[in-house]
Amino acid sequence: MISKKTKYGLKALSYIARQEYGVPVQVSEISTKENISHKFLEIILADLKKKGFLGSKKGKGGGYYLLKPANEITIASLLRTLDGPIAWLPCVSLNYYERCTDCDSEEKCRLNAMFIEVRDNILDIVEKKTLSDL
Amino acid sequence: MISKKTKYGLKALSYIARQEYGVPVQVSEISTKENISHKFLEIILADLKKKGFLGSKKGKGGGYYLLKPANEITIASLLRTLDGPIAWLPCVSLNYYERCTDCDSEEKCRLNAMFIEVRDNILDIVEKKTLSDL
DNA sequence: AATATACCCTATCGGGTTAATAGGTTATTA
DNA sequence: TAATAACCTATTAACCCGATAGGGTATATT
Repeated sequence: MISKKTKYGLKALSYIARQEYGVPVQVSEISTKENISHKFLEIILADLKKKGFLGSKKGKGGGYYLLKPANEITIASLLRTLDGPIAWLPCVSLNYYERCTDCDSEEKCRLNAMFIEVRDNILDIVEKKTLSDL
Repeated sequence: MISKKTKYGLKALSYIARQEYGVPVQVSEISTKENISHKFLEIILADLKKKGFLGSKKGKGGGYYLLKPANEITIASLLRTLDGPIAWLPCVSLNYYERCTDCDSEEKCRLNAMFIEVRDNILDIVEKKTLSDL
């Protein structure tokens, strides 16, 4: 399961992507249209700004806007930044790798191979899809 | 990411599956060989018993044993019982379905279709694999 | 310059889950 | 009857999740 933060983040980005490119979209507009708590959405969008996906403009007529065209933003990159690792085990993660303390070797591990297969299948989808597919 | 409970559970079941069928395996043996906390493993195996995957025998020579041959136990069923939903969103889950409160309709939802695709790809793997594949 | 707008910042919150640990009880077998 | 090993209850620290609160700051319009 992905977190609500991730779900809201994707919905909000999709909403922004559907507006005219480069024109700031207000948090309040998104929160109303997509039924997301205003304050919670503020946190999420601020996070996406910090991570380099969004730019912002303060004051009247301000809001958040995409820093790259929607078709250049992969779902995989968004999942990683909003939800963390895509892989199901740390020892199988490409971007958040961590060794298992309980295994002697990853070659001998009974789970390793299977979870690599799962990971690759998921990545095959989410690396190819972009914001403009939503 | 799957929980440690799930990881330990799969490793333990795989261990049991590798022993002679029908002969009880002690928690202490599994916990030693697989580097899992004894007490934590007790909880996990008790749970798997309650859910119908394992049988148990008390006293000397006791332990846990599989109730079905390993090749009849799908990874999907184990993931669901240990980790909960496999799908990434409740509105896309086959076994733990829940409607989204923030969406008007699932047809119009920007995320729905994509997460169905992800789900189906994952299921395609874990429904086919069984304990004997580990 | 005043005012409204809208992002920005810090902080706090209850509630829940996770991953254990501790210690005793019961059933079984040799 | 003694050893074994599952079973049961409970408690724990740490962490995360989803959300709320209350202001501060920059910008644009009038």
